[in-house]
Amino acid sequence: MTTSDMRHHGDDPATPARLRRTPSRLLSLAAAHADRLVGAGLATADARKWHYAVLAALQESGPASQATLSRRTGIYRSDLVAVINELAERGHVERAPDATDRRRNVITLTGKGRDQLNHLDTLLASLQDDLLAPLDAAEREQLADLLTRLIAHHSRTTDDT
Amino acid sequence: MTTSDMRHHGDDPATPARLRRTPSRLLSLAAAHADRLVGAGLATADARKWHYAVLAALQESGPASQATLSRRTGIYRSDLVAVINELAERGHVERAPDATDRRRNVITLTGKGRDQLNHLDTLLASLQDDLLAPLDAAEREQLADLLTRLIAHHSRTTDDT
DNA sequence: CCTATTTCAGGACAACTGAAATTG
DNA sequence: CCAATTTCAGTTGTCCTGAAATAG
Repeated sequence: MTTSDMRHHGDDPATPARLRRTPSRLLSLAAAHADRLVGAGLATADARKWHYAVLAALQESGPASQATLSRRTGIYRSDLVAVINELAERGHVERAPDATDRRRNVITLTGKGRDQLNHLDTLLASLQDDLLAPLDAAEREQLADLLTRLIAHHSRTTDDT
Repeated sequence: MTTSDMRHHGDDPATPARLRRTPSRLLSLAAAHADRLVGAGLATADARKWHYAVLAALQESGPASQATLSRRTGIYRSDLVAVINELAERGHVERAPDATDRRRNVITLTGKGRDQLNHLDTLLASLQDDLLAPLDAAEREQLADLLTRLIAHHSRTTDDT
């Protein structure tokens, strides 16, 4: 690797002090790091994070329409179509028209999907552990708490209901 | 706004418990929130975050080549071209060939660029304050510290030097 | 001959918008 | 007639690759 190749991670020593301390930038860098780590890990199981979100939603709340899954997982209605396609191809979910409301598809978790979810659960737990390796248990709690409060505050101040 | 419109922020009440507690997901949500907030704020000053990064780098370390700026800010060499174009259009930087190494452009901060940087400094400070509104001073320190350690650990484990 | 710099062309992917078709 | 659902087409921004042109 030559010195002209882009360094994908970490700061150059001469990164401006203003940038190094900016919380929004720290969040972006940490999130990008986490996304790469989790994305690469899930890829070894032929999955993406949205697959996990949909499988978990189906297991916890039962069969649901795509619109409901979109609200529960945060996946955009447009993008959810492709996610369900991928899960259906792999036999992890089934897509069937809803008899009572024919605008809807009912998405159902299959046995194979439940197996995959179990596998992803253990895989994801170990990936989170890798991610949080530099923090002890109390610090992990702290971080989750602080992030949750940032997000919750935001939901409160932008809630349109 | 109708109930079928995508909710851009915050969780649906029925979000799977597994997702709600996943640290990598909390990081993504918090970072996305921060990006939107900062992006919208900077847009009111006709700027993007990369503009700020370049202006800050130039002010802190003086005129530099594009390759150097790329390393210092984390902007990809390809994408930096467009950023410098935009800053040059606005008169915030000047691009001149380097007499001593004619492969290089020397990018220099103009007086107008310095004014813009000062403006962005105060704007960004208030945006960070909005972002961190739910946290007190000690908690803001905590968060910055925890995130910095996550990032630092990652740089250490992926360092290719 | 090899390396560095700038630039362009573009791919992969996520977040997001708008609208059409169908149904309630 | 209005609202909800699924789907498609397409935009934007970010990260990232490859390669050409120029120069050290």
